[in-house]
Amino acid sequence: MSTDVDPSVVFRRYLSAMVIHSLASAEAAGLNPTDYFALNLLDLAGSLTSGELARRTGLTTGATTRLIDRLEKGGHVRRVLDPADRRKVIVEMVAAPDHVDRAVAGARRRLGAVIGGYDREEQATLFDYFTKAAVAYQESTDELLAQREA
Amino acid sequence: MSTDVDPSVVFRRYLSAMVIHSLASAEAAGLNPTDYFALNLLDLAGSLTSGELARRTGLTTGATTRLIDRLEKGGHVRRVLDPADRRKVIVEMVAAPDHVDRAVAGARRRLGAVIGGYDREEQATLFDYFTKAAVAYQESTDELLAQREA
DNA sequence: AGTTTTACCTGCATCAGTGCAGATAAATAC
DNA sequence: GTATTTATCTGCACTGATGCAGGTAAAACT
Repeated sequence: MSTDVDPSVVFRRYLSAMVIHSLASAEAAGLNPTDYFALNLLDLAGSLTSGELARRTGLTTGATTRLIDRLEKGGHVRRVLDPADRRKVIVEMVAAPDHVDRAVAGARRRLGAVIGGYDREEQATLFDYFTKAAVAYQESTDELLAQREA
Repeated sequence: MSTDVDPSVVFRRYLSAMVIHSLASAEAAGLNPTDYFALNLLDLAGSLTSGELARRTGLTTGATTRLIDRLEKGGHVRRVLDPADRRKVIVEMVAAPDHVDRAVAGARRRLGAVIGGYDREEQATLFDYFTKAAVAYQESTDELLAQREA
């Protein structure tokens, strides 16, 4: 079995499998990649204004308006007026619609089982990694964003 | 600081950050999401026939031909004739073009630093997780695929 | 050998997401 | 209080990815 213990290969497979599943589940949930991307931005940030969303997606403000329209129509977000600046539109996530839950249910179940198979100490290591890796990804993304703007 | 130790929140953030970075780096590398998705399928499988690629992406064979055209033109894959069945076209990945490397360089560096910060035993735990999680994602993806076909 | 099926490719039409330019409304500067 | 800037929205046109129908070539079946 598994003669393949090269760490970089293991890691690449893991990444690819994750990416594939992400996009496949997005599609299963009826989301196009842009909308899925935006939803992840919102999930991470909590909420964003229309303009911030435009900046981070790289879309024009016009295209972003339509993006928000689609997400709102699909029940993923809602528009909230900023009380402090009434020109602004704050985009807030709402609870994920059923069809999204269904699309990711299988992965959630299986991953839960995998993680549940580790002892307390190992789980602590994993979650420490998740936390640090998230930061690493965010910094890397910001770097790409800065390059795009330059 | 971090009053937030809820594991599911940590994990969601990690996932979102990863997804965002994936899509952002794909875009930085000049890849549309579909092409990026296909490239990940190929990375995971090693190589696929045109038909298999069509099935897994959910595209028609016609659209898949154009997809392969784009990937070939971008220097990401090459077409190889199957010696056993000359109707078939095997799509093989070639070394990633420079612009892709550049797009993911920041993340690779940062993640390398994160992983390098763990001791040998912790790293073993992480890689064990990567291996098992990859399987979990693949199974979940196959499940979604089966549902789509049903 | 002839027929059917399989695998991929090509021409044409469509459509969804997008950019762009201009409109509106609110905040800020003068 | 008027002018300027900022934030979002709308109308219109475009483009590129996609589906569909038909075409070619090879394999499999009879």
